[in-house]
Amino acid sequence: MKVPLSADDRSALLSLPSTLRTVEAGSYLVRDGEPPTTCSVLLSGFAFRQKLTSEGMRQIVSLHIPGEALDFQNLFLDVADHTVQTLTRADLAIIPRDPVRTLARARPGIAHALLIYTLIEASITREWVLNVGRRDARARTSHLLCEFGVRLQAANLGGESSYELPMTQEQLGDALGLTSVHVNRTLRAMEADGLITRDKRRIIIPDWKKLRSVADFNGRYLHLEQQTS
Amino acid sequence: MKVPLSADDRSALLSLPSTLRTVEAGSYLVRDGEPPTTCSVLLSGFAFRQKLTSEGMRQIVSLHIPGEALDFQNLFLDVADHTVQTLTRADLAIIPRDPVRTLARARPGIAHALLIYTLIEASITREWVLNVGRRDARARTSHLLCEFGVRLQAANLGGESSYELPMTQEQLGDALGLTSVHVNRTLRAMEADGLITRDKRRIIIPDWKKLRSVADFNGRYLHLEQQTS
DNA sequence: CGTTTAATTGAAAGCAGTCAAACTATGTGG
DNA sequence: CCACATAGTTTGACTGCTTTCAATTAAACG
Repeated sequence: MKVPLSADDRSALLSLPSTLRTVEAGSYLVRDGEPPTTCSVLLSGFAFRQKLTSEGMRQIVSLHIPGEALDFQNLFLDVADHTVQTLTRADLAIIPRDPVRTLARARPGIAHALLIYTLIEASITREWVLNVGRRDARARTSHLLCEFGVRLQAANLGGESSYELPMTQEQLGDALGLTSVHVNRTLRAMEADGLITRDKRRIIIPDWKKLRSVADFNGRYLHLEQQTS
Repeated sequence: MKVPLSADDRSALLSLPSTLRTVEAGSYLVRDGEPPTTCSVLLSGFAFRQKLTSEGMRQIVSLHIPGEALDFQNLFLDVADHTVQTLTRADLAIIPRDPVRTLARARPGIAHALLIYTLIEASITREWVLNVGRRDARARTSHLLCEFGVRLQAANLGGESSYELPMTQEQLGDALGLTSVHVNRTLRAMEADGLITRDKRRIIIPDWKKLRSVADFNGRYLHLEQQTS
């Protein structure tokens, strides 16, 4: 996700006090209901946002790849409305919340960049609603695979057509609004139909156009070549 | 949705050139795939955002009540990633896009307010994902009814426990990821169980706590008493 | 009033969920 | 290096919530 930033603003951002930290898979970065205190960026590894129903059902509402910021969503809100957790072991750059807030309120360029970043995340979440609400299991699963591939590629983290998907089928189910059992059956059926190949957690996409078509995937909502404007 | 704004910023916003316009129910304010050109605020009436699958299935991804801004989501993005349409006849304040953008980039306070506004909308969309992905038809429907009531009340537009829901069952289905037939059955069953009463499009909630419990509703995600901070 | 749109209802089919068990991979301690 | 523990994947049988298809009734509109 690229967001425009002037040289000035960029250096101001980079001069903020940050701490590097490595955390294990499954670490909580923000907990639903608690006040967020930091602002972290994923340097390596993967993360996700989730919400729970009172009955304990989980819904993953977004996935995050290296390079993405995890806490802008809570930066200016008093209480976190969702939980953020790492999917894998991850390296984080952690910045205290206040300096970021101060900077954002002093520099229009920073606030503007944050805004665009947030707008793009919002767009991705809207597509997520469409995916969960209106596509069947196969299209839904395919769509997630397409999006993940495209985002990885856009971030220069691998190919569209072959990548490591760092999620259990349980987690996939929680992201797709399906049960892990059904995710399993869907993946196997897709494999049997030659839509994908799997090797452990690696997903190989032999025919990108075919998967894209099954997924009803159009990456426009990712706003990848967003202008500075 | 209240967003903090200094007196200065407020007057700057209000001094932007705006046009008043009344549009019919079903009017398109933004079309998916087209470049947005204006920035409008709902003065009266209701609106919604929607996306379509290539097979023509519709998913409504948010609802909007009087007082809410409809185009911030596209203000800084080149191409709209979803469609915005009115649910009812509506009065709009329409501001050309560029002055808003200029203002947002000149005044940190404005950009900051836009950011908070967007963050709250994003939070609501995340809850929408949870609702569609992990709740059954009854809880899902109840949840929408709770949210709508609370938002209306917060905006001083009526009571939590009785209000006009300006949607057909078809639209409700599209918002909930259900068919209109099943929405109908669900509403009738809820009515039969005393969870709600209906009179035309009016929803009456005799026991708010009960509905809230069925809906698994906790309004925290609405961030209604967000601090200025 | 006739026409159109929306709400309602019934019957049947289907996609996904539930429950339970087996299997595989990975990791640990002895 | 093996036995065992644990987490994750895979399968089968069965259930059930929601959809689909079709038809009817009610409401809204000019």
